[in-house]
Amino acid sequence: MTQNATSRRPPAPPQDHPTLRGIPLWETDASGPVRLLSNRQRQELASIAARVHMPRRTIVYREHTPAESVFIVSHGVVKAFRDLPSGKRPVLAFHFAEDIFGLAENGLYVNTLQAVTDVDLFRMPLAVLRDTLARDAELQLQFLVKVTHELREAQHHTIAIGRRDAVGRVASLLRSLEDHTAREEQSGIIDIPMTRSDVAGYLGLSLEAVSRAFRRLERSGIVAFVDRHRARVRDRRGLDRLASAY
Amino acid sequence: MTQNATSRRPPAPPQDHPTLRGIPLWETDASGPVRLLSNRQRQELASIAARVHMPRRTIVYREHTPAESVFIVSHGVVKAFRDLPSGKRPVLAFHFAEDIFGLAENGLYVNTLQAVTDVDLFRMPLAVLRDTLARDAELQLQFLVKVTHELREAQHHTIAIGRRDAVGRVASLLRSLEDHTAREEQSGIIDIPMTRSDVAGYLGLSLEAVSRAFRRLERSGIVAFVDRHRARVRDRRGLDRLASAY
DNA sequence: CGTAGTATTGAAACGGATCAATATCTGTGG
DNA sequence: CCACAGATATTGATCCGTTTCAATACTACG
Repeated sequence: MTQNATSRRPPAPPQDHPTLRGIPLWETDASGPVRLLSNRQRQELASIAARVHMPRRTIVYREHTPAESVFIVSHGVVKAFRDLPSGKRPVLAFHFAEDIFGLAENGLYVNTLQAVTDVDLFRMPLAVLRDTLARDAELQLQFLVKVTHELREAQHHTIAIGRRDAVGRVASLLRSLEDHTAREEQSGIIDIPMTRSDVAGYLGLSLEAVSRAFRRLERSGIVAFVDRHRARVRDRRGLDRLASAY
Repeated sequence: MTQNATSRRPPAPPQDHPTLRGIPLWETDASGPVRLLSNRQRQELASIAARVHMPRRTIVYREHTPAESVFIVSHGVVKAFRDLPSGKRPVLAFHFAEDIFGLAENGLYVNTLQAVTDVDLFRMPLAVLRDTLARDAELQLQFLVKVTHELREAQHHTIAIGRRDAVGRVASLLRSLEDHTAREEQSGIIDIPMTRSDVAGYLGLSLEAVSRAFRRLERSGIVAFVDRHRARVRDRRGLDRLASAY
């Protein structure tokens, strides 16, 4: 079911060079995320990266297993989660195109990573990447910026789930999904590639609470659902009001 | 009040060189965080860092102001928070000795940083640090490891506040505070340098809920409070059980 | 076209938020 | 050194929204 949300879109020619997206620490003219890598740097990464394709639901790697590679998303969406003793399965992050993941701890992966849609990834051996970065400080600086960007996104996530109301949390997720959708096709339609259950895991809510929150957003005329994986924004102001870190 | 928790401890000679603590991506012999910087690297940082002392409650910088410096904590605790329109003030992180903060976005700070205790900081001008890192890839790699470590801590934080029960969240905070206390003095006593209100902001709870959670921990014999800022662990197994990401 | 995974909807109960009153602590000035 | 004032924390009572449990509907895919 997640399938169609992505596969019905024009095949989005997988780029043959890795890219990274982020917001530099220092001042730039752009206000949002920018392409971090120069062409030369992209080539340098391409020379140590293998392109891999995976169908949705594929486990990229499991937590606590030896970390052999670092990944960059070329196309599609993956989720990072953990399996807790209680059976809970909190989703720590969704990674989209131009995001990086696989930064380990003590040689072991920290989270389990799974493809949410069909994905194209760049896979770089950790040891080789480390050498490359140690040799090219400018390239490494781009990685530093990217990881810092991920840190800020994690903090944004923290704020979102710190909210009390389910509708607000869902609205804030829709807003950030909108940013990712917009980069590919310009429209008032938000692509929701993950399942309700994934959303629940990400927002720290029960599946039912997510379902009800979507329902309330629809009934109050904020959004209209084309299908379970696509929503049309009908009241941008209303959505922004709900989504804004209140 | 927070004051005594730190000031009654032996003056903890402020080191004259910055240090960083974190867990490398690759395999090491240690299982926990390690000292990341070599002596040479510490000297290199020291040469571009100014030592600054601030009494508790001092605002180090405010969100949305121009980011001139990056900081490393030498001694004491600072908190990172945001002021939301609702009046809520979520605490995104506490930074302890050997932690880094001040990584900006587009030349502007993202959070407001405030001293929780009296603190000693190393302050490094962003532009100079950037040049230094661009020149010394090995040093930069340490920063990359450190920021990655902060990212993982943010994820751990996310998991903690994703829990439903107040007692569990508080227990998990006590556990991580214990790690920080232990580094300085070996004892069964946990130093809680921040206020109940800070704890509430960090855990996404109300002040009252935090107070009640502490109370329940005390009544169930898990901990005993010396004063509001120090707790003695009386049932380590019980604490671990509650704190473990359930 | 059926089946398994996914999602919706309803009813009841739990736990934290909120409101309110009181207590305790911290730092200051007499 | 003590007393006071403002900040911080505790405790109680009620309310509200989410969780949980349960039943049913939907959708994707073989």
